[in-house]
Amino acid sequence: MRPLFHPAIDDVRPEAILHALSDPDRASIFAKIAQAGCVETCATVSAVGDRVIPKSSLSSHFKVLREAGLIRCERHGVEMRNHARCAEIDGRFPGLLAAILTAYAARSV
Amino acid sequence: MRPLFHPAIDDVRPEAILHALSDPDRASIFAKIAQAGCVETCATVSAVGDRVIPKSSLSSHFKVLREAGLIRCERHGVEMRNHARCAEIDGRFPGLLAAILTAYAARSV
DNA sequence: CCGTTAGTTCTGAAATTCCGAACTATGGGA
DNA sequence: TCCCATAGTTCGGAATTTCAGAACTAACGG
Repeated sequence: MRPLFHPAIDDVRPEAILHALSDPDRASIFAKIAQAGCVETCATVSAVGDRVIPKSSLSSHFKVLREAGLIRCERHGVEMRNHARCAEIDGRFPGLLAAILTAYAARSV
Repeated sequence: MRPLFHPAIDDVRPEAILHALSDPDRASIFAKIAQAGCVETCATVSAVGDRVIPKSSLSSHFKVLREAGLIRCERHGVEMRNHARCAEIDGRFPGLLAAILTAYAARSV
């Protein structure tokens, strides 16, 4: 399989990040990846609350996160390894990701 | 005219804020309001770059910002006065608005 | 070569966004 | 009072985006 497209950090646009994280499911997926540093298999994150996100939706969520520049995906054998690009993004948009993840964490209280 | 609906600060959800500001036009409108403290008339913000946002689009942008809890709108005579709810939101989601506005400001470089 | 697992693409239905046209609300004259 | 101008809202249809099931592909393990 051909390598997936990832935007260079300088091509990352804030509107893409906000749009990607404005969906609670995607925000939850990203939070898990950011927290774990590296998450293998999409199935690992497919449960959100008591719902299960369908595979096809999950695939497009990952695509949105990837194209927004939030994660980096590599295929390892049959599964996918996903890394959050937190350090890169924080260099370009300081405090943005932390503030967003904190806001979501504060929400459910 | 009946008073417009504004969510209580505790009902403000982060996904609504991110969604509202994930549109560059709306983000630009909000940035102007936040910077000015208070903006009268929608026409004041209707120019974004070299484009002019149509009135009906502008109206729905204001509605999205208002319902997300980002601004407070009051009618004064024939025109509208818009205030950014920065302090309230910063109390609930610390650093969020500042990080987003800074990110947009850094983008165009 | 076959089966299994992991993920992607296709496709059509549903929801959302966009913007022009028509409408409403408020205030200022004459 | 009636009419006009201004500021903004609502309606409606076209275009775009999102969602999720079904079919497909890619990689590995016998």
